[in-house]
Amino acid sequence: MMVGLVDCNNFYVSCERLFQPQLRGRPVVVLSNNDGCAVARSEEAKQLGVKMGAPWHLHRAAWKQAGVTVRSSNYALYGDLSNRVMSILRMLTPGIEVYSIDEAFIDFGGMGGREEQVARELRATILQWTGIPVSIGIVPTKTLAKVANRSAKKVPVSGGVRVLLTDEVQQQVLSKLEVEDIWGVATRLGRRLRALGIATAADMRNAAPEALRKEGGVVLERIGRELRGERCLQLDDATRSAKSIMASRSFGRPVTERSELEQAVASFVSRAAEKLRRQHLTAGTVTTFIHTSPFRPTDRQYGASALVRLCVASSNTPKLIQAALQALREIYRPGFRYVKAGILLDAFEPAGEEQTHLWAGGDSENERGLMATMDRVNRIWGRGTLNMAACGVRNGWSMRAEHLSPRYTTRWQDLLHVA
DNA sequence: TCTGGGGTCCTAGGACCC
DNA sequence: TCTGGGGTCCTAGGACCC
Repeated sequence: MMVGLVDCNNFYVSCERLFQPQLRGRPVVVLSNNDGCAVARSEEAKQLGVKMGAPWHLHRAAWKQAGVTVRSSNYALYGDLSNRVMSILRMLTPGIEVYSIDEAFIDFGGMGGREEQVARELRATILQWTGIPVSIGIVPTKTLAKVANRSAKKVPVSGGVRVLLTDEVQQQVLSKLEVEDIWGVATRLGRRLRALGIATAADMRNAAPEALRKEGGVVLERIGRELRGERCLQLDDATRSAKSIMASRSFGRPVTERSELEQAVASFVSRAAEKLRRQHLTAGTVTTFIHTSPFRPTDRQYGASALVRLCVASSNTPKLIQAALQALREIYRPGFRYVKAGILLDAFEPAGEEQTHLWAGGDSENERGLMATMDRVNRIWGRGTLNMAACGVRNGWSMRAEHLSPRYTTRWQDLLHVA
C-alpha cells in the first residue's frame, strides 16, 4: 500500500506570482490577516532568513532593506486555486484526502512500481493547468509521506518527486531529520524526546513504541510506528463535515471594557453562525474565550473560556449570541488588557425538525451502533432530554421500552441494559 | 503602536456514583 | 499516623497542524 503527499510549493506566494509574474525569482513574503506576521515565504525570502510567523512590524525595515516584496493575503484567491488543484487530483487519482488548503494525501496503491512515473505526470499536469508547482512524496505511511515530500523539496535533483521504498533509503533520510521536523512533533515533544536521547527521526523510528507511549501517549506511539512503515493513520476520503466552527480576532490594541468585548463577541457569533448555516449545520454549545497579550510580559496575564450549552441545538444568530454573552459574563474580569477574543461553536448535522426517533443499527454484539446513536442524541437534543429507550427486533419483532431517569439518559451502557 | 485565524485530537483531573 | 476502591462522565487545556 502506497500513499502520496502532494504539497503546493510556497502556496500563497505561488498564487501571488501567477498574477504578478514580476515577483518570480524575487524574495516575497505573504502576511497574515491584519498584516500581522509572515505566513508564506518564497525560496528567496527563506534564504534571506525570513522566518515563518515573524511579525512584520519588527522586521519591516530589515526586509525592505533586503529587497523583500510584501503582500497582504488574499484568501479568496488561494481558495479558488486550491480547488482547481484538488479537482485535478480528484480526476487523475483513485483516492484523495484534502488535508489543508495546499496539501492532499493521495492513494497510490495498486500501481505496481509505476508510482514515480505517475507522480511526475501528475506534477506536470498540475503545473501546466494551474501554474502551481507541487512536490510529491510517495511512501507506505502518511507520516513518512511528509518526510518524503520534504525531501522532494530539498533535493533539487529529485525534480519534485521522491519515492522512499527501501528500509535503507528511509533510514538514511530519517537520520538527517531533526526530531522536531517530524510531522506531529514540535518544540515541547521535541524537548521531551531529546531528554530520552532521541534527537533524529531515525532515533525515533528505532525507539520502542512502549517508551514513546509512556512519554507522549498514543499520539507519539503512532508517529513512531508510522516512521517504521506501520500504517496507523488511514487515508480518509470521506468528506466529513466540520466538528467546530470558530471566529476570533486580535484587537490590535488592548481592550478593557466589557461592552467592547460584548460587541466583538456578538460579531464573531454572527460570522460563525452564517458559516454554520451555509454548511447546513447546527450548534449545541457556544464557547467564548478572551485573553491578554503574552507579548506584554509586564502586563498581568489572564485568559479564560466558558462553554454554554443550548437547550435545543440552533443556528439562530440571536440565540447563539445570547449564549456567547452569557459565557462572556462568566469569564470577564475587569482590570485586564485584553488583546484577543473569540467564540467556538460545536457543529453537527441537524436532525430534521420532525425527527423524534434515532435508530441504532447493527448486530446485538456490536455496541458501536448504539454508542454512535447516543452521541447523536446527546449532540442534537442536548443532555437529559431522552426519556425512553427501546429495542426492536425485525422478523417476529418484539419491543420493550422503559423510561430512564434523566441522570442516566446519556450513558449508552444504561440504554444497552434496557435494550 | 503594531505578533493570524481556523482547526483536530488527546488527556489529566474534578465531579460524581455505588 | 493511617481515612475505600473501582469506576464513569465531562471539560479545560495542552499540543499539534496549516
